[in-house]
Amino acid sequence: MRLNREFYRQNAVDAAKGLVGKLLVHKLPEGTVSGIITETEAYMGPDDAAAHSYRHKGRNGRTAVLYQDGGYAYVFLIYGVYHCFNIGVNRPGTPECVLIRSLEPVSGLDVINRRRNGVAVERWCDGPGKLCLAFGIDKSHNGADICGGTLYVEDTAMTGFSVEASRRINIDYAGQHRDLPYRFTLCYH
DNA sequence: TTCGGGATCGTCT
DNA sequence: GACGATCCCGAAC
Repeated sequence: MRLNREFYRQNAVDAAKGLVGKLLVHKLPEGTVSGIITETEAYMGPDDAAAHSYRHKGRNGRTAVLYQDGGYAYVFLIYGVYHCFNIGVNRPGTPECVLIRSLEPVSGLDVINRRRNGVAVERWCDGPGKLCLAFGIDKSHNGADICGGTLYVEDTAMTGFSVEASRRINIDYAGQHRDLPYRFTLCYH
């Protein structure tokens, strides 16, 4: 069952927690790929110094898409090389988002393998840049509706895991917000 | 108009 | 463990 708009109308911390263990699906021309979300990070908007939308920075530029309703993709280029895939959450005017940091591939493994070009299986999607390569996500998906179309998240019947919170990665610039427990990882029992 | 730096990854030592 | 690739946005001049 596909997660609907209402799911994405919650704050980024709750959404980030809730997305762990769910299934990310992308229907590509070559075939459908999917994977269990195993790691996320919450970016809490204007008050969060780690967030791109801190103090409403980029409101009319890069982060404009985050001001829409929840459930739209925010994709940006990092270090001029890789892409990072986020899902905008919360209601219109509240620019929060969830960064998808890693996945465990489930289907479309042949497609992913081709895209990842010889990399070991366990390295296919174990980072935000890597999963974008594996799933064919790039800037053209910025603003894409996650509630319809070809890129979306499905609920799963998965049980037997817990969600662990820890500090976010590579945001040392964020001062006092650097150590907030806004990173969520899946742990099998 | 320029300038600085980044929510990364793969390769090299 | 360290570094280079390489582009876009935002801030400052």
